[in-house]
Amino acid sequence: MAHRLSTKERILNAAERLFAERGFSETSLRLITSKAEVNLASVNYHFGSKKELIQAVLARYLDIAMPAMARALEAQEAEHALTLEEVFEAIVEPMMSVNEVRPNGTAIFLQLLGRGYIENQGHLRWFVTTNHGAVLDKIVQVVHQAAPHVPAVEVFWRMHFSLGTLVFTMSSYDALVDIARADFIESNDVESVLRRIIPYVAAGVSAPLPQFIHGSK
Amino acid sequence: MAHRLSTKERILNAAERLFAERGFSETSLRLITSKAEVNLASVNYHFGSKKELIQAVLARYLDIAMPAMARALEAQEAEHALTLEEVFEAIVEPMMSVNEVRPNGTAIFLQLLGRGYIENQGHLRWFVTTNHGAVLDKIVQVVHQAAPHVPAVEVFWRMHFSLGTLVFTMSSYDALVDIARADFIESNDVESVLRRIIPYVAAGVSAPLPQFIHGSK
DNA sequence: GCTTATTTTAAACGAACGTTTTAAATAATA
DNA sequence: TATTATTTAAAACGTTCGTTTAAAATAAGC
Repeated sequence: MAHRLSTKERILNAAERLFAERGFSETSLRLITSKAEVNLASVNYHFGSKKELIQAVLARYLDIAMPAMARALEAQEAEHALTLEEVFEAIVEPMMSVNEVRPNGTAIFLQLLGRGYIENQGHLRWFVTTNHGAVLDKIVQVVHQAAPHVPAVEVFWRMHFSLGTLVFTMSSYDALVDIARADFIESNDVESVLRRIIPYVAAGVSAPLPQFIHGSK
Repeated sequence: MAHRLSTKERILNAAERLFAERGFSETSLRLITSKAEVNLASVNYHFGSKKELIQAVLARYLDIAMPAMARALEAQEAEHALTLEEVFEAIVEPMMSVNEVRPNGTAIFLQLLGRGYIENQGHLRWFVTTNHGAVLDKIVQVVHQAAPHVPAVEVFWRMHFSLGTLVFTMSSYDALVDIARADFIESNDVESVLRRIIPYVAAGVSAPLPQFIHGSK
């Protein structure tokens, strides 16, 4: 007979889906444990607290996606100088690879990331940057190399603009494809949306500087 | 002696600040009423429910900003054909004007908008689109005119990308200026950030199309 | 197989939440 | 000023939440 997943895994699987859909504080442990078909107290037994469960859910994705990104960037970097599009392609590819290890993984991962950044000020931000700050710095550095005419200050801002595009789009992904479907728009799967974002953010990052930047030092 | 604001206004003023900072569901009525120095029950007396208070807070901004945007777009449109930058300038200007009627109004407004879009799926989205859908359509239409080489489908997506950039940036505005200040970045006021966004989204909206678009009809 | 460690279960805890109720205070009206 | 309507006030309501407890069930080790 088929092996039933461990309680820990059942909780993580149910939690990540609900967290991505409804947000962290809108998702109760009772809802998670009922969907996972495990006892309520098992969350605190296996993870300690809800906050630690949230971090465990996110860590499961970060530990896959971030090293994959680092490898992809280094592989590209070794061969030749990168264009901005290539840099963002190298970022999207490992994100899509998460889709293979877990059904709908890419969308869930990005939605979780967005929720974490907007909802719970600080605590998750700290968790991400302290555990994967090196990769994040690497990304900024490679982007800066691919767009050398853009000052570092402006790269900083524009990378956050791009992150906003990414996580907001994925956070409202379900609503967007509903509207898009009503307007007979095709190819609305996650990968297509991500590939739509690439030229947008690439053009944005390398855009001409606003005038008021020239005036200041 | 100075006139004390009405209970209704005191609630709205306290609520909008806390909602923008902490999100809707993370802000209790008890916290709002204690900051506003009014009785807890007065929220339900004056607004009916927390949900209706949220809508009232948002409506106070939407009723100012959205008509102002419509007027600004029409005024520009009457004179000459618009470039994308001019379109976005015409959108930013009325947003900044909110800053004069209420201290820090622009940041609060955009943060509320972002919270509303991401946090509470649907219910606020419906509130915005049914009350100000005409202006939103107008914006998309004018943007499409200013970037006629971009298919309507792509304009749809890219306007949502731009909205994501806008609201995500303002939602994490406080955290961003903290990081930016640590890196000796100047001119981090709300208007400067908005003016940084304009060339970014303008370039993004008019970016060359991704290859896979050409293959489909 | 017996003992120990680990995991699951049911029940309850205390705190915080939005909301309602009822009475007191204030304002408006005549 | 007397009466009515409006607003404020304090207290409690019923729910839901994350968490804890203590016993039952299962697994592991010898």
